[in-house]
Amino acid sequence: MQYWLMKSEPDVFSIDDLKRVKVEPWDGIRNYQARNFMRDDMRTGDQVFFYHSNCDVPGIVGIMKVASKPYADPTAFDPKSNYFDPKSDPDNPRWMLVDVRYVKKFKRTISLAELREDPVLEGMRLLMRGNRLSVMPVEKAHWDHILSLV
DNA sequence: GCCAACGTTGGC
DNA sequence: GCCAACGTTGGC
Repeated sequence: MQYWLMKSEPDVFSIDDLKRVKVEPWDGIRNYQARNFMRDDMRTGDQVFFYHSNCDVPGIVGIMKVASKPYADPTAFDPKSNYFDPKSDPDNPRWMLVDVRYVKKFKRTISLAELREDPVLEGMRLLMRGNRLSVMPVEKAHWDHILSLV
């Protein structure tokens, strides 16, 4: 079992949206490091923190789990999509994704500010300077500690 | 809206 | 391969 964190702007796709649809392809990731985590390292059943970015109170809002093997991101092939990438070849897709399934929404948001103040979480990738990665691993010790804050 | 940090592109 | 220019992310 591995643990992850994935970011989404709630104006685009929030944990309430995921709760409604239950399962969602995590499309639109256009960063190689993030793609590599999804393509090479994620396993069905891995647990994932849902993080809201670019909003009033950025932070962790709930849990989902990986619900598929990696497959080609279909939005890369759709000229009408914001995520269209003409350089992604259907025979050798550049962008891969996994489906995620809703598990739970926390009763409260564990805010970025709160995470930053917590000495136990020192060194957590999310909190490193200038971090912009939207898909990243979470250490089990950090995962367990964050759950204890909810 | 601002801007620091970072990733990508493309000329050379 | 270097690096300047540019585009994006995302907190504040």
